[in-house]
Amino acid sequence: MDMPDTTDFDLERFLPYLLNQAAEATSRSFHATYKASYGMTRTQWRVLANLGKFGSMTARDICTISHIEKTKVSRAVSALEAEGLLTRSPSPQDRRAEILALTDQGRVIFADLGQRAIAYDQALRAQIGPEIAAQLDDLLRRIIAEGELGPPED
Amino acid sequence: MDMPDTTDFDLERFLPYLLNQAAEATSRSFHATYKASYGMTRTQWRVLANLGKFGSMTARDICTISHIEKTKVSRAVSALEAEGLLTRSPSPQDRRAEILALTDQGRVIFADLGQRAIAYDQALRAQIGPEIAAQLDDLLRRIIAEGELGPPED
DNA sequence: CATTAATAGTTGCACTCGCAACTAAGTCAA
DNA sequence: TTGACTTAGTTGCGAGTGCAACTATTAATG
Repeated sequence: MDMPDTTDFDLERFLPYLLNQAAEATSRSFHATYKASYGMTRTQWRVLANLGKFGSMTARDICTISHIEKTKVSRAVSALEAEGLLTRSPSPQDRRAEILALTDQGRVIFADLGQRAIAYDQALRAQIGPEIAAQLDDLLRRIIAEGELGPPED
Repeated sequence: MDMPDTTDFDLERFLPYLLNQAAEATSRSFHATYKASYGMTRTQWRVLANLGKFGSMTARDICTISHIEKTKVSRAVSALEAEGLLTRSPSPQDRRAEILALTDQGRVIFADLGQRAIAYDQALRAQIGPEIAAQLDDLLRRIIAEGELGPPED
C-alpha cells in the first residue's frame, strides 16, 4: 500500500510541459519569419491574421475569437496602425468601439505571411503524417475547449 | 489551375497556434498553483523540478536537458537560492561551473508541487481519455524531437 | 608555452506581458 | 433624468524574457 513516490514526478511526462515544448518548438521558426520580414510580434501577427481572415471587426471581437487579452490586442493594434497595416474608424453603433480593417499593405503582408504559414504548417504535418496530424488537431481543440478544469481544489 | 487562395489561411487550423493555445490552457491553472503557494516563476518551477528529479547538476546540465535558455536558468537559480531552496557549490572539476542541489526545504516544496502536478496531469488525461493521452504524448515528443525543421527556406 | 578559441555563467537593455486602475460611452431602471 | 452598473479600449507599472556583451576559466593548437 505504497503512496506514489512523490520524487517520481517527471517533467517530461507532464502534459502541460510537453505541450509547451511542442508549442515553442513549432512557433520559434515561424516567429522568426514574421519578425525578420516585418518586425512583428506574435500578438501582432495573430491580430493581423484574424483581420485577414474575418475582415473588419472591433478589438473586442478579436479578443473573443482568439482569446487574446484586451491589453495585448490594444497594443498590437496601435503598433499595426503605426506601421500602416490597419486603420481604425469609429463604430457608428457604439462610439466606444472602433472598427478595425486592414489596409492594402496589411492585406499584402497577410497574404505573404499566410502563404508562408500554410507552407510551414504543411511541412510540419507532413513530418508527423497527415492523418495523425488531423487527430492531433482534434485532441488539441478538445484540450483548449475543456479549457481550465479549475485548479486542483485540494 | 488555381493557386491556393491565400486569404484562406486560418489561424485556427495552424498547428503552432493550436499547440500554443493548448499549452496556455493547460499551463495556466497549474501556474497559478505554484505562483500562489510559493511565488514561483514557471522557469523556477522547471529548474526545481529538474533538480528534484535528477539530483545535483550544473546550470548547464539543466539547460541541456530542458532546453531552457541559460540566462533564464541563471536568474531562476539566483531566485531559488535567495529563497533558500537550493545551494550552489563550486565544481571541483571546473571552476567555472557550480553544482546545484536542492536544500531540504527545496525538496519539501518539490514533493508538494510534484504531487499536485501529478494529480493535475492525471485529471487532464482523464478528461481526454488515458489511451488517447498516451498517443498525444508520443506525438508531442515527436514534434519536439523533430525540433526546428529549419525555416521554410523559401 | 603562448595564443586563440570555446565554455559556464552573469548582467544590461530594450521589449513584451499581465494586472489593476482609469476614461469614455452605453445600459438599465426608478 | 439621474444614478448605479457594465463595457470598449488605453495606460502605468512591476516583472519576466531574449539577445548581445562581458568575465573567468578551460581546452586546443601551433
